[in-house]
Amino acid sequence: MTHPARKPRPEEETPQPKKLSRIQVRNRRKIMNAALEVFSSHGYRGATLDQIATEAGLSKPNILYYFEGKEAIHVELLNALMFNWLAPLHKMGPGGDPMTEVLTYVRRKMEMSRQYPRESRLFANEVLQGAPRMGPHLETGLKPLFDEKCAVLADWMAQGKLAKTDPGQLLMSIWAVTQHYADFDAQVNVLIADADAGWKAANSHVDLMFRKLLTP
Amino acid sequence: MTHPARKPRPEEETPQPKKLSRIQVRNRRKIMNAALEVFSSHGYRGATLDQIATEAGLSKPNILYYFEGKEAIHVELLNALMFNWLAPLHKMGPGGDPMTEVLTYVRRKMEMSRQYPRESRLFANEVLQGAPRMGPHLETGLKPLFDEKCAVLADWMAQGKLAKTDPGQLLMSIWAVTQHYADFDAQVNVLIADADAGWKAANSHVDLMFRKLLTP
DNA sequence: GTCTGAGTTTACCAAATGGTAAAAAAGGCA
DNA sequence: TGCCTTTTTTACCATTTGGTAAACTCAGAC
Repeated sequence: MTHPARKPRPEEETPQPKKLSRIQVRNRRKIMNAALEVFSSHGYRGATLDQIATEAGLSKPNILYYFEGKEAIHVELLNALMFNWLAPLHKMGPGGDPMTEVLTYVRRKMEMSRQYPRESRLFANEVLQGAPRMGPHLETGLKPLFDEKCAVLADWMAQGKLAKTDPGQLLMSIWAVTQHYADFDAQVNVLIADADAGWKAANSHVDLMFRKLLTP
Repeated sequence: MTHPARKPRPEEETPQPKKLSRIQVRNRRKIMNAALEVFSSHGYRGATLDQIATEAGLSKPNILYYFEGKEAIHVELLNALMFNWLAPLHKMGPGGDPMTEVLTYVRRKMEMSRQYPRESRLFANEVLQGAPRMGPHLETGLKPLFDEKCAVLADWMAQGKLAKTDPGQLLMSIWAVTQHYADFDAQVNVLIADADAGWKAANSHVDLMFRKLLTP
């Protein structure tokens, strides 16, 4: 069989039974993990299958037994991480105090930047270069969520619960500031001597910044 | 002669007479321009000498007549652009109203993002991947300037001219927000329908954000 | 046990890519 | 014009890299 990897993949349009063997689950996870490491630190073109294979502890042809090719790995990685990456934004919504909701979102984004900097850099790399393998995701995944949350924010502002400002710009500035700490880590580390103290300062700073901006 | 490019380059430690012929000036400029275009949109490893050569309207060996290699082009590009990129920060200093000084800096950074998005993405690409070819520049170029301006900001805050906040965090958040519009252009364009209106909104938003943050 | 298919490895290949040698062409100047 | 230097092109090369073929190994069902 030339490409047996076709068969065991259930999550396509045809609802094939999900017969992922233990070995497949384990190795696919290993590959995803290695790919995240390599793609996030070198970008798509800078990453090589050999690097991913070494990082995963597998051979290159073995990698290609599980995935159709380099691009397929990258795309699947983006797909798999997109949901988790947007989870904090999903959680922000009516049902709580507006200011608390927004500041909680900001804090969660900061935690994501600290705990999952590779994910942040993966997306940053991709978007920086024009999002060539993520175009559809931006349109169908991010855009609707963005619009929905803009509406929520606009509503809060109309009710006088938050100071009036452009909701879209607000969201983008939250992303910019919070993800900066992960994406520009190399620069931050040069400028801020004590990483731990710097992180605490960063948290206070972004909290203060958005609190002041949104206090009516 | 194997590498005649050694001779006509004056800006090394030895202060050789700068005998750059018209042709050299013109072609080196063409190459720098092309390299900026290609490196900024594909990253270092994603860029190829062939792409740069095509973009510059020269042949690949001809490129290598003027520069020692791919890496030399990249490094020289970073060197050449660093100064201009930091110019707005140099201008921010005592001698004006503190709030105006900071907000002017913010506005200038926004203008840079709009007018020179390639420069922004070039640096972003480099830093994202750990600044492997820019380490010294961060230490010797950026760090001192950063510390100097932090001191200026701290002084203004101590005088009560600006609200107290961490000066370093302030500077980094200014960079994050302003450069975001250039670096994440592909994403911004998906989320914001009208680019022109979006740009105006962005300018108002960042002005308001930092004004509120810094108002004592 | 043994037989079948899933999983892995060895040995490759073709294209892309950074770089070089050397000849040819183009300037520039007496 | 003739002569020397600078610039450009043509024809290569070695390495890297994504990917494949086919042999081989191993796990589990019977």
